[in-house]
Amino acid sequence: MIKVLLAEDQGMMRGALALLLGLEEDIEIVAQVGNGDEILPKALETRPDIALLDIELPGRSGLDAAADLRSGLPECRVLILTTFGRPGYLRRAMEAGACGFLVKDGPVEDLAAAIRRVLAGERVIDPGLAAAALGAGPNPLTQRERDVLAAAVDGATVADIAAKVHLSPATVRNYLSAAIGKTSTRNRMEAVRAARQNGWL
Amino acid sequence: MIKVLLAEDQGMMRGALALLLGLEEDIEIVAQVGNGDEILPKALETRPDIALLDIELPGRSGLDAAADLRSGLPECRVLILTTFGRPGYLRRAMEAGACGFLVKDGPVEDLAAAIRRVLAGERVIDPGLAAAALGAGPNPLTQRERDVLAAAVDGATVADIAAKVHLSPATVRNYLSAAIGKTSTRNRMEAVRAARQNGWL
DNA sequence: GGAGCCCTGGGACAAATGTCACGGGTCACC
DNA sequence: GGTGACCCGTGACATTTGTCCCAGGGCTCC
Repeated sequence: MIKVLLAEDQGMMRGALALLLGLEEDIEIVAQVGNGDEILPKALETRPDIALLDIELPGRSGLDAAADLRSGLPECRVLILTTFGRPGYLRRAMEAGACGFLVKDGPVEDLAAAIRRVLAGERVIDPGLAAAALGAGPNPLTQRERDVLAAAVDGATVADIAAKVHLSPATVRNYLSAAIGKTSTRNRMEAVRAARQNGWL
Repeated sequence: MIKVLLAEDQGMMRGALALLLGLEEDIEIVAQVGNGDEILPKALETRPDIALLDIELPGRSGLDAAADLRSGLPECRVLILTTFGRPGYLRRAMEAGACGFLVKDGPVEDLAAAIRRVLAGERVIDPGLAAAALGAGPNPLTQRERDVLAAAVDGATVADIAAKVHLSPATVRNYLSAAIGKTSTRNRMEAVRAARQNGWL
């Protein structure tokens, strides 16, 4: 019997997947959580064989949680299940020790199959994505550039960003300019868009 | 037997919901589509009693499709099922003739129940959302202001927008300024954010 | 001890952006 | 016929934004 932990924020998706996997005779859902912070505690409590994690969760992200599990419960495999097939997500998932990476676009039948293959020791990766991940180079952005860019979402002004990151406005503009250059875009919004697209956050 | 058409772009979600609803003994999925443009043709072909529509679909949006069904297949009820509980979405769904509005956050059990209640002639609306919809006033934006704002997503420059909407750059800036004023925001990005939040698009 | 990178700031400048006041046009409504 | 919406455009203006210089301090690696 394969014990599964399921982390997914959309209630309907979570419920549907749980019911679905429950129908498989060799799979048992031992825990369901809708928040990233609950993943590690629940896993320690229920000792699943595999954790099925969404990336974009309230609280701790699925990628962070994957790293937590790696150190806190190493025998538990991690399978990332996400809406967005961004190359950088895949890269970061692998670095965090995930054994598989599926996008939610695919057919449901893939899911149970992927779980069994991961448990068998295989690595399961969406094939189209693997190619894209190899195409996109490594993250060219510096730590501070990422911070500033992340603070620039939804139209914050330079002053807003400076306050949020505790930097001088002049410095913020320098970082923004650098990020815009490195992403080869024309303004901050395009830069955040490009950075998110590649999973550079 | 209740005949259901299911429109949802995420393959996994679509498959899971279909399987789930198929387990109910009084429900039958007669069509599944992942694209808004296929909704009306498929509905005319399979004559469902109720259409379960996501809003954000490739091609025609679920709200547009709801209006199509209203005129093309009036006996088919429409139940909107969406990720985003934006007040304006609810308003527009009702104007398009939808009989129900559910958010994907809720438990799966609600879904089959909602389908039956809609078929019984009831209107099913997420209760929290109904209050929010009454709170947010009607759309203050003019047609052109909406166009310009919609073209301003993801960091397009004024020249870009002008080209996309076939207007003079100066005029675009005027509309942008008006939209910013009406949304009481500070720049275009905050304006599009606010407008989308309220479903003013 | 360099060389190189990142972090942090500043100043100066061109370009883009947001605001305002002002034209003229159509159309509906009273 | 007048009033008031919305449409489309211009010109002028202050502010913000993006770019390019510069400089110092920290850090690692050779």
